[in-house]
Parts: sequence; structure tokens; C-alpha cells
Amino acid sequence: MPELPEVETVVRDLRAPLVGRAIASVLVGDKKLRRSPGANLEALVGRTFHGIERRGKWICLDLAGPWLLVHLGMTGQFTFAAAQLPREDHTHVVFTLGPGGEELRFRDIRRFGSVSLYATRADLDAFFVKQLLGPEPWDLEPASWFKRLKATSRVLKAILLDQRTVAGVGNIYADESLHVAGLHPALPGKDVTRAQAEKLRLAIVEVLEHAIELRGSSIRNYVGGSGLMGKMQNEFRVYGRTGEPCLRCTQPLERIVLAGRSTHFCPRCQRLAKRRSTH
DNA sequence: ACAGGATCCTGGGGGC
DNA sequence: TGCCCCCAGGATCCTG
Repeated sequence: MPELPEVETVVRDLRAPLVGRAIASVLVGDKKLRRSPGANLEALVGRTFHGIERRGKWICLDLAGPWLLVHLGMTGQFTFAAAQLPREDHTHVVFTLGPGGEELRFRDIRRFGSVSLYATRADLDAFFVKQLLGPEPWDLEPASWFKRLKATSRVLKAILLDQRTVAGVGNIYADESLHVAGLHPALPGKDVTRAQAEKLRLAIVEVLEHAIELRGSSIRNYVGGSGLMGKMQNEFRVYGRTGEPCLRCTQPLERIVLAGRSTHFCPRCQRLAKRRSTH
């Protein structure tokens, strides 16, 4: 679920309440999360949160020494809550914070998310290197981005979903960015022009920055770190709007499946082949 | 190298 | 009410 803007919102929400707070106790549920490589979270009691950062869709928590790494998967929620607020179903990890007793809670209905522990910052960085995690969208260098697109016959939608090319884009913002750029999601990377590549790069940045301003998109399960919903879902140009008119040209939007994911686009504004004159 | 499918999970919604 | 099927902001693994 959560893509870069949602994860960024969670991180921003959690920073103020969390930084400087010590872990008084840790509760871990029985159910397995997707990747928790022997994370002995109980060993974190007594540690203090020194900082919280985002990298792609990953949440990195600095515990002055060890780092906690959290991925929200499709339905993960990472929230700061008063202790008396009832814990919802599917809450898998709870950090109680001293001295107030508030809680940092990890909830994840489908359990595609993960909570793992790294002994040092270097170990965390090594993990990202091993993942070949791509740059943040705003760090994309135009020339290397273009080169990267030209190097593959994969379709743009698949390239955008691949975290190795650019980190943080998921199904919603891939579709939204392609619409802003006026590019067909099934256009092979090798076929883009330099101008199109640049248009797409700028569209990604624009779409994600706007989504961050709106605290991300709350459809189904997403909430920010404070439990507040996002507003970006009200401004989707194509995502989930199959059959509805394109906001730019009124043509009914279409839905296809690419890279195994539902893909929304305007058949008129986002043409595959070059537009041919009709007379 | 890539597409496509299955897999990990739970729940909501629609059709009957 | 229940059942069955499809769908879902992610990512990985396997096959062809």
C-alpha cells in the first residue's frame, strides 16, 4: 500500500513524538511477519530513539547503535498512540515509551510488512546495497535516468515499480506520473526519447511532492503515524478511475494489467505509437 | 533478460 | 445470511 508519500508522512508524524524517547518495554506478537531476520526486538529495551528517516518505502529508526528497519508492505500501519487507546486487531509489535507510557505500534493486517533489526548503520546500508535500491526520485540524475530507460525493453510501468531504478514509486504514483507525463504505461523503456524521459522524471517528482503535501493517499488501510488520513486520493487523475473521464481530455479512462498490476491510463493522452494524422 | 504466474496474508465488495 | 470470486499503495521466487 504505502508508497513514498505515505511512508514519508508516517516518518514526519513520528519524528517529534518519538525522538528522545526511551523504550520501556517491547511486545511482539506470535504471528510471523514477512521478513524479520531473527529480530530480537526485546533486546531494545532501554534504548532511545535518536532519529527516524525514510529511504524509498523503508522506515529507518536510529537507536544510537542499532537500527530498526520497517516496511509497511500493503497494509502496514506504524503509529504513535496513547497507551489507553485500545490496540486494534493485527497489532504485531508494540514499543512502550518511558516515562509517559505512550506506544509505538506496528499493525499489519496482511502481514506483508516487516520489522527487522540491524546492529549498525553500516549493516543497514549494506542491506540497501544488496537490494540494489535505486535513488530517491529527486536524486535521479537526468542523464543516467535516460540511459537506464534506454537500456531495457521493459515497459515503463514495470520500470517504475522496480525499486532498483528509482526508489519509492508504487502502483498508484506510477500511474499518476505516467499520466502527467503523457506517456503510455506499456511504452518500452528503450523507445523513450530524451525529452520524454525528462518529462517522466519531472512528473514523478511533481506527483510525489504533491502527494506528500496532502499526507499521501488513504484508501483502504493507510493512515499516517498520527492516525490522520491522507487527502491525495481525492486528486487521483487516473488511479481507480476506470471508465471515468480523463480530467484533461474527457476520454474514458482504461484499465489494463501490466507487470501483474492494475494499470490506469487515458488512451488519448497517453498513446503508445506516435499520433498519426487521420485524414 | 523478461514476462507471467504463484505466493505470502486478510478483508471488503459484488453477484447470486 | 452465506458462498464464491475478484480485488487490493508490495515484493520475491520460479518457470518458460
